[in-house]
Amino acid sequence: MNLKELSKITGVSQTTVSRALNGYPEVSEKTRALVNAAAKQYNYQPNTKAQALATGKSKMIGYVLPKASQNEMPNPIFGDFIAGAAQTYGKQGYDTNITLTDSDTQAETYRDLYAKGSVDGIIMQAPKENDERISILKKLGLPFVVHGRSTGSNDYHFVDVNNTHAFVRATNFLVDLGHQRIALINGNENLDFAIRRKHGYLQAHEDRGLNVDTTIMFSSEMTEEFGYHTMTKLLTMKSPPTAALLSSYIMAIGARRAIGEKGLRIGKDFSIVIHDDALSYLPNGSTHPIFTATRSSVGEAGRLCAEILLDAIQKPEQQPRQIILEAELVVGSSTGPAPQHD
Amino acid sequence: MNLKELSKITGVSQTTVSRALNGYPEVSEKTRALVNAAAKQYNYQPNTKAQALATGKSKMIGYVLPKASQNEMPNPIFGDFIAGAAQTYGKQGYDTNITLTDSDTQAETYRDLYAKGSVDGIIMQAPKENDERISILKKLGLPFVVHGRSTGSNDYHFVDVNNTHAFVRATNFLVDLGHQRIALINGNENLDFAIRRKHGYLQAHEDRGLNVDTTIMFSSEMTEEFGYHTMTKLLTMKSPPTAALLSSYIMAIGARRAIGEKGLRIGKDFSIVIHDDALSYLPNGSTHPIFTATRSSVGEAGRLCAEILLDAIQKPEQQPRQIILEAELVVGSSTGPAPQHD
DNA sequence: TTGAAAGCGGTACCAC
DNA sequence: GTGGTACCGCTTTCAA
Repeated sequence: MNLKELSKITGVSQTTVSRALNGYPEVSEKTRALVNAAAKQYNYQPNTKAQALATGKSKMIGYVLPKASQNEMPNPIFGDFIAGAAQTYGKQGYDTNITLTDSDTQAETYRDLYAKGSVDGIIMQAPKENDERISILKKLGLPFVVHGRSTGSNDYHFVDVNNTHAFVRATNFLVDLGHQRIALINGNENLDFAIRRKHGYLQAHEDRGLNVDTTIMFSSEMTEEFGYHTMTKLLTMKSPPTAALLSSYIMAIGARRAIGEKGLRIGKDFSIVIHDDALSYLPNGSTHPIFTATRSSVGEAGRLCAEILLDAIQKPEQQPRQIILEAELVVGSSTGPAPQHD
Repeated sequence: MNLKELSKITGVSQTTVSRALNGYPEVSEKTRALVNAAAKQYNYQPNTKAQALATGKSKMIGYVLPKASQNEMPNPIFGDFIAGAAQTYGKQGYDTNITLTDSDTQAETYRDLYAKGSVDGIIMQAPKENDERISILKKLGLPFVVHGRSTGSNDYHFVDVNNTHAFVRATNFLVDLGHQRIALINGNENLDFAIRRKHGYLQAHEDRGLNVDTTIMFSSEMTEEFGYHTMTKLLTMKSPPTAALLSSYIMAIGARRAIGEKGLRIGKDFSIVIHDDALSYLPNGSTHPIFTATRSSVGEAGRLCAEILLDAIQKPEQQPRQIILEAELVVGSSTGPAPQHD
């Protein structure tokens, strides 16, 4: 069913049908009723391509994912994020377009996306330090919002979690319990969020007058395997740490396993604090009983990004909107006072 | 940059430019070279909307996700699956369109997607038993491939894992080790795969002449929490099982925690076998050291679905292609002989 | 081998 | 209020 057919059926012109359906005020009530009825009866849906071509807006939001997304972004993040953005998009009739690309072709992909007119705006994820994608998008004039931040430039929309502060707080939390040697098991430090987390960890050490020991700081892909091996390594050191900060839930699983294998009890002999933005696999709102986590919702970030992006698309040339969410600290039983030695 | 401009620049007609770019044979080599050079110079990319409108093909594959996707499909699955489908789509110039919808509006969403001409084909996920979406898609004549199967109808393309057989094997594996009471911790049994897994579990019991005890069979959302509570419940029974089959990795994490809290050693006092299709967060190809898992790759399924779908789009009216992948059995250390009693 | 022109299905301007 | 028509950018038929 298309406009022409509908026009034939209703006996009014295509123009009027279009106007009636799009809510233009100058259409008489009688005509509008007639047209609406017919549209409903024949389940008329405007062809998106034609609409896009005529209006110049595609009503699509683009996400560019690296094919090796495993390395660049933990999958659960993506699902949560998209789900959060959903309601905002849906309300305004936007859809999501996902393009997969090789990590080293991202720049081209953005250019092509723009040239092909496939999307009205872009959500950029997993920024690195000084991420080149930002300058490319700015140059293209394609509206975009970054989930996260990229140290280096400043004038763009973003929604981020306060990673630095979260790790300052988490570190202090452990220091307050008497821990002096706190390990850091971090994500890959070419990603901006990991850099900030490390900064927070370091800053808290400085604030509290604690020495930093780089031999108990690790960073890599956030896998269970890495968590396991790192924790094993830590616990076999001559003077092992008494606590650890972990940058992801999945790594913490491995770490917990390693701790258990060494015969240590979590929260008694060894304390851990976990930060993870995507905890959707845990029941909503429940406090996970065995660990302390600084929690925040990626879903919330998704919603905010979507809102800002649609805004930016509709009225460009705005001041950059920059939102920094504070992580939520959920206290469970995986932390305890530092064990007494000597 | 568009065709008209390019035509002006090169001095040949729009038609010829189009033909040259699309590889039509009747274009002279000289003209083609000229056009190609100009296209490259100005980074010409055909406008997808216009192309879609003119050809009637959108070059888009649709995925419809329920907004509450948390409940319907574990997020990691989706990421892995998409990543797998990527290379196939990419090669043929297809993009991915994601529409989010309320679970109870899926039918409408398919209709609208069709009416709006947004997609050329659809990948359907997480089928239930007798899933109504299948008949809707068939009625619409929109090409589709199901990831999974839906007992009830038979004439459609699908790619599935042999869930039944995987659970037969997993059960036998434990029985061979001497286990007689094996718990089943399954996903929600309105989903087709969970039904099949249960069937496999039951069938193996029958084959081996073992009694089935429905009080050690559980099914629900596949969360860590559910795994934890269920395992806790199991271990406090008067005559607890000595082993369990777990339908997802994330549930197993909770179960492992419960086992640990009871002071039992995994693989010694209690054995577990895990089945999970999406294990991308574990290092590629490595054997997870603490459990036995029947592994299979969702990525592979994604690739296959994509291939079949593109095929179906290009030459409709084919025999349904139905692929059933065998799960891979990876043996780790979380299983051991049944402990001796009496 | 090339070009003119008619559509694809809408939107929006202009005239009535 | 309503209708005619040009146009969005591309493909495709037909004629030259």
